[in-house]
Amino acid sequence: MACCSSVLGVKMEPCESGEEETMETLVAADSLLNMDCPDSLSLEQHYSQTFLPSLGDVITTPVTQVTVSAEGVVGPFDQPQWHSLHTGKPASQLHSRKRSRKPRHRRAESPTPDIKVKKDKYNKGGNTLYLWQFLMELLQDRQVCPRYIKWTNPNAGIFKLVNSKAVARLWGKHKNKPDMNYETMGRALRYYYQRGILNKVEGQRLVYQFTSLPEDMIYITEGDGTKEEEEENDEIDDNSGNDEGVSDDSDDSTILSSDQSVEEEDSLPPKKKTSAGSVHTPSAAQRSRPAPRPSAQRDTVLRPTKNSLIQEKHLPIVSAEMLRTLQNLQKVQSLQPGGHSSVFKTAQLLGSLCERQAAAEGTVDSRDRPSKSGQKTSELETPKLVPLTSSDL
DNA sequence: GATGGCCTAATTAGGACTTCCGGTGT
DNA sequence: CACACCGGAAGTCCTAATTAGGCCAT
Repeated sequence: MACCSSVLGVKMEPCESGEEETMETLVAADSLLNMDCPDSLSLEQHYSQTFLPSLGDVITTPVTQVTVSAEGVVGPFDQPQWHSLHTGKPASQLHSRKRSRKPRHRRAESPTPDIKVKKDKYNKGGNTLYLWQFLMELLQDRQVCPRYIKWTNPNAGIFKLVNSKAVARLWGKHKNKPDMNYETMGRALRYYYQRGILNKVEGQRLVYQFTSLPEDMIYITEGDGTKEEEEENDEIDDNSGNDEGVSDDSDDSTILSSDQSVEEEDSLPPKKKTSAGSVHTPSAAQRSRPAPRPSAQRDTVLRPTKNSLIQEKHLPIVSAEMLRTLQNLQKVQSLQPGGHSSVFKTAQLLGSLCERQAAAEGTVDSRDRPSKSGQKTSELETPKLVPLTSSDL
């Protein structure tokens, strides 16, 4: 795949939206399921690019850890964009050391789901993408959403593993665990119950619920294939819960066959469900929680409407992962740049990056560009460039 | 030679899974 | 019967935090 075709990554290279590009993308999409073929484009390759945004072309400064752990601002908590009721652990767990070491700072737990971008996460090939992040990425990728994973109630953070095996294999590819299956992945998901990252939606198989969501999540709903994500504010349609109860559990075995191409997968009848099929963010009025799950350990707290560091219009040019990184920056907005230079550097770099690109491409209005039947994600299809100035950060 | 600063490799602790298992429910 | 789902237990892997040691300048 062309290096610029990262699904969720920032597409910065000049990309003529011609047919070559389209074909490449389609081929890439077709290769999604051909995971057993080491020579062909694999999903892992795809997502290596997807989740490790190819910002290296432009951003050479490593994205240093956003978590500000010094003097009070410890860990990703109190982050406005994320709402987590994650409870801290007893202080007794904070240290158990031999010798006479100084008590080490408690290592920040998995961002729950507060994003903590680990140092050089994207630059050293680290595979430190958490499972929940992985799922969120999938949910923002039109190549797999809604085919393999989809929102059933985006407003409540409820999603369904339409093809649990495929998702598990994707995860296994990502983690370099060829034997990964849904059983194993499901165990990891179940651990998320305890940590308050996920809830299980009772009575519905393969349906889970994020207890919190990022501010500017890209929501791809069914039938979203041909629609660009744009004019979000005008498109906040009310399809919340429309998919609730959908049980098209298509555990197709094609994903397991190395010989079968994506053609079969693609030949699956497109699900025509109720949702209008658009990328959208739920309106504030929709952000009510469904009936609480009795066994849920904590309530889902859904995100507020505004105060977003990057608004959805920026999304096409900022990968979801980077987006969350930037969202995290908001937390340290009030901090002095001198004390957190890397954070501000990154922010400013991104800002200048966007500005430069916007200047270079002028007023690119990609919303008129026809999309290719949902094979490409919004980032690819809409390199809509909205200058992200440092003031935004 | 003593001291301090910087850098790097090694060590350690702990988080995030992964694997296995036995069991229940649909 | 297959599959989803559950949770305990033990293990692996990875990474951040910390330490130790070497080098250099003063």
